[in-house]
Amino acid sequence: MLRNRKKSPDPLPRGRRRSEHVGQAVLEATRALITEGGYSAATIEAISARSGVAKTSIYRRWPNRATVVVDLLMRIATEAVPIPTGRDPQRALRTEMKGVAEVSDQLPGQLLRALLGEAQRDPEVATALIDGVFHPRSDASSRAIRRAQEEGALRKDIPPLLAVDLLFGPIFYRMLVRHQPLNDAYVGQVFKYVTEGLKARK
Amino acid sequence: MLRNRKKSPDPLPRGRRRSEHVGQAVLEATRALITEGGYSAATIEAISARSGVAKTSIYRRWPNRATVVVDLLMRIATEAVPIPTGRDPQRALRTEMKGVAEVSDQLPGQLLRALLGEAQRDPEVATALIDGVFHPRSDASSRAIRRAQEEGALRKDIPPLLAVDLLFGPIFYRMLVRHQPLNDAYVGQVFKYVTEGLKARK
Amino acid sequence: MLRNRKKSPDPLPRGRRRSEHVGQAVLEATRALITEGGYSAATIEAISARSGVAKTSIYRRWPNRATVVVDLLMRIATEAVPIPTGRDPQRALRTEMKGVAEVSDQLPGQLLRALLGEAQRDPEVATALIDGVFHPRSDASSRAIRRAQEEGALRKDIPPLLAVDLLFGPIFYRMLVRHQPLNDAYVGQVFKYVTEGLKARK
Amino acid sequence: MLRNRKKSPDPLPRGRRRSEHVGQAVLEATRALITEGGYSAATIEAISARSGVAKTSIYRRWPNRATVVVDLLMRIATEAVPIPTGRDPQRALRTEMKGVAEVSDQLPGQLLRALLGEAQRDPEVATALIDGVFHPRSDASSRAIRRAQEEGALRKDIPPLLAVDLLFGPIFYRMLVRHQPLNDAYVGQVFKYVTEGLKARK
DNA sequence: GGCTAAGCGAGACGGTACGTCTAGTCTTGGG
DNA sequence: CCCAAGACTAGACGTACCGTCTCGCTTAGCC
Repeated sequence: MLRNRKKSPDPLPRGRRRSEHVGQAVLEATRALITEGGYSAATIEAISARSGVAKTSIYRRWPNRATVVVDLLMRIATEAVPIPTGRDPQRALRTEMKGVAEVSDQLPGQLLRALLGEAQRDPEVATALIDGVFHPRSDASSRAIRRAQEEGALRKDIPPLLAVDLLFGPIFYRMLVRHQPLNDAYVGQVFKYVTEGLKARK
Repeated sequence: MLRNRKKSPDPLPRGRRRSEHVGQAVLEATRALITEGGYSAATIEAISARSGVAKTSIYRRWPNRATVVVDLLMRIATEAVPIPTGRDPQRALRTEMKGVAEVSDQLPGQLLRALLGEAQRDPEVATALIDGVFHPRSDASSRAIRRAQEEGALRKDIPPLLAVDLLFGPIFYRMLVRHQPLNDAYVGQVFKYVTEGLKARK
Repeated sequence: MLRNRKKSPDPLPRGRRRSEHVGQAVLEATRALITEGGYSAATIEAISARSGVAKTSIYRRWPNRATVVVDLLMRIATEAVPIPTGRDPQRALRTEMKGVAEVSDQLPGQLLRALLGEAQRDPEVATALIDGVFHPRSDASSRAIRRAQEEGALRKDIPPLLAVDLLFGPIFYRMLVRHQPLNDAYVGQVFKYVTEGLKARK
Repeated sequence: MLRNRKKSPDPLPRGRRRSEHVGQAVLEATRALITEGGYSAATIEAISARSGVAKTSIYRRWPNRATVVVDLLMRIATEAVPIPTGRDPQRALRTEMKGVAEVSDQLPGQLLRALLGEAQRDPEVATALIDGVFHPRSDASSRAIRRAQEEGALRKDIPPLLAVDLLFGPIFYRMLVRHQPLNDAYVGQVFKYVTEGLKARK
């Protein structure tokens, strides 16, 4: 029978199983430490002490502290700002933009800023960050824009990914570079002026 | 009488004068180290070794290594991308945008990314970065936009600083977050679509 | 009742039998590792990797790595320097002394030196070493001396074990402390002067 | 003037002077730790914690912990068992032998045993141990024997260094290998029988 | 033939210490 | 007072082994 064919891609797990507890305890400790003392407080040493998990065990799963934080960010990002899935694409875009703005001065924003610095030194962190956090989200936004184009709401001659840059770029710019607060009003303005254009109408 | 009293607000300079050489040697060594090995290679220890300037002397002038790099960035930024001063405000804006894009994968872009991470931990770095690098430039851009509004080229109901965000945000987003290359074509598209707007015309 | 017959002190072996292979593979791997990289190369981890025997299985048989090495030493010692069993006691003593000297810069000597350090920290190692290696040999030597005394070749007022110290002490001193080469000539001199005495004859 | 010529092999010390305190504190902490918990308790980490001296500072002076302990041994050895300097060479030898025996189960003996194991792995430790501790002492003993030979007390056909082996070998053998207590009586017997010889007189 | 031990390979885990690195401060001597 | 040199405290880094612990599987005697 075709259906019977065992593919078994993972050869079969040998040895002791990894304890769920370790992963959870480490991420939770990391979260707490960063909340209290910022990214620089989340040293592997401190995470180990706080979580009760041995340093060795941490290094068995993550190659360095940056990846621990990327891992954490991945989880809390989807949790704090779920990717919108409504039918109305324009609404979905604004929801996503507002979500990003809202968490910009909370833990996710904090992690993001710190990791972007790390990403510059360590390309693996950059890749992890892009693949784990940004890709999924901008993919979704990109699809929303395509739908809006098909519905006739947005012009069709612009590549969706570029449109994503135009909508989200200003928000991240304010957050990462200017270090200025973001609120719904700002997001609303960005949305309005990007869609309407800056040019004066005669 | 006796002491040849100087009125000058700096009380009166005693002892050996500061050598000009020190400042230059430090910044040059920093530049070289970052070019070769990235931001993380520019440790104070390495800068000291390379420049022949004692650590003590470095710390006498800069409080920590981030500020050395900010100092360096300030200098090379204005050098690499002079603030445009033409009469045509729209041309000035595009020139500035292109300039930023051009250096994004060179030393200034590298420094910027690294410093933004540092800025998150250390508010002084953030302030130095904003005041020393971003403020002057976005001020100039802001003035250009105001002039374009007065000339009737851009709509008048948008705050100039917000317009700066819309134009430069996407560029920095691509550079800092996406880590994707920037070129003139991209900049041209951003300018075009931001001024024309994303909405479909009927 | 048959069942009641409790002759055997070892209750009765249940479960899977211990594989001979394990013991051999471990000792052989240990021997190879020490030959290549000295005592410190023979970590349990390395022995396990090299022999293909799981760490668990090693610890099931030996309480720690020192005892593995003592075990190894015991085997190769009797193999490399068989305890002499001739009729002439003085010849037996000299043969034994020469044997010890010969292997002093080979594997047995190497193990011995390393284990003596270990023995100082861990009394169990000390006991194992003494009981497993030294006791059997010095017992034999002691008996040889007693026979020589009975034959009238050696003076009778000296305790045989002390005589063993006098004969073998210098050899081990050279080997363990001085780290100087040993050869037959040296051994011959020791034998000669210890038996004849250092005092000047008038 | 010839006398004025400055050779100055050490060019002249620049920078901050090494603090005497560091060396003392480290050695004292090492001594205390070994006294309390044996050689294995004297980890660099523990020494640092106990002495209040930073690990970095320790590693600046000693390449590893074994050399710290060798250094310590060198000092306490000469302190605990001063090299005898009397006129009577035979008395000097016996004093030295008794001294060695006396400290064999005290700190110096403990250090010695541990370091001999270390010396087998690390040739630098071996060299340090021989040059710093054994050479000076056996040199002195060797000279004493030569004087005894000149005085006609000991036979002249034996190389002094070999005689040293014969006298001290048994003592170290008992201490290092047998791990048996040493006392004056034992030392006396060794001296007596080595000088008189084992052979039966007719 | 099914039950119950024990042996075994694999590998996760909590620990301890290692030796290195960098930061930033302090001390010394000379200009 | 500046400067170069370098000792110093402090603390994280990532690595290497240790000895213990689960796993799933194999191998045997026993009822």
